[in-house]
Amino acid sequence: MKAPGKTAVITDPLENLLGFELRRASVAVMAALSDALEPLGLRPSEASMLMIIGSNPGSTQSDVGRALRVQPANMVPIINRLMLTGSLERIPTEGRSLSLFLTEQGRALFEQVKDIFASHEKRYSRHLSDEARNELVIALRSIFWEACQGRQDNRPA
Amino acid sequence: MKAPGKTAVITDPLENLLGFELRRASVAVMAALSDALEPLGLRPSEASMLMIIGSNPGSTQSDVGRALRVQPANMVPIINRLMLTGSLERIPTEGRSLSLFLTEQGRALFEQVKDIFASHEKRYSRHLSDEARNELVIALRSIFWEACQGRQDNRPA
DNA sequence: TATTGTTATACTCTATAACTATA
DNA sequence: TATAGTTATAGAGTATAACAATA
Repeated sequence: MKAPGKTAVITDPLENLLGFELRRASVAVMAALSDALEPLGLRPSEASMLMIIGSNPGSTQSDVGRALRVQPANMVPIINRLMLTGSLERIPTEGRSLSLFLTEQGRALFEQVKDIFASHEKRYSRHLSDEARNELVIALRSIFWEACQGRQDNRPA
Repeated sequence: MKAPGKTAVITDPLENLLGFELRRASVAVMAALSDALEPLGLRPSEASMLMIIGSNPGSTQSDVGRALRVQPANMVPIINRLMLTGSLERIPTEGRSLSLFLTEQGRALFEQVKDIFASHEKRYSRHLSDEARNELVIALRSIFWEACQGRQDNRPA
């Protein structure tokens, strides 16, 4: 039997690859965010909706979807859940468009979500200078853009 | 009706948040990688396995899982698919451990995957100086570490 | 008993195609 | 016809719990 604790250390050709480090960090951050939102009964996607709608009352479902790059079909169950929990109301406007507004309960959640997002931001910026943080965001955007080139979907707005 | 092309530009409180930019970049990069691997009939997770096993012939399934932070239960279908396509062989060693080796076909795939990974890396580094790229990797690791603090799973090795 | 692998299952996010409703 | 929204469905990744096999 292998000696306990003697787990083989193996060469990792992925370590140091931007794509891998990016994904690993992203998954960990989303998991942590998910934990933080759990007491509110919200998933990250729902919390993001609240952020957008709270900051842009009356925007339509498709506006919000575009902002978050969530496809129309995938907006439906997210919006539905926010409706069911009484955080959101939809008001038909022009065409088939639905304007979205937070209810009073939704606004209360929104305030809590804002705090959680802010504290997460602070947490991940902890080891970064303002300048480093800024460069990081710029680098992430350029990578996003680069990755979208030559693809149909997920294109920058 | 809303004028065509006049999609509302809305305030995006998530823009500039590390977590959001991180996730957005990660999703786009994975989608692009997925496209690039499609001609080989591989998914990103399978390609990553090939990378690890190709670089570490004979490592066990749990070694590989640890390296990629893939849970044991989730290794099974990935390894199975690589076995079915004849890219991989498993040889029992000690205990229940299975040592993994690439077949000749697996090694051929491995070479192609290496090229694809390298060209992606090059692509995403295109707008970054060596120094900026280095700082980016360091920042991503520190974010990963930070996000893992206070969580049971996904912990750094 | 500890480690390794397996099965089954569920949840989240993403994607597509086909449909309805409104102008 | 173009836009907005919906339904249904599929796929990929991740997580857990419970189990079997080996030392």
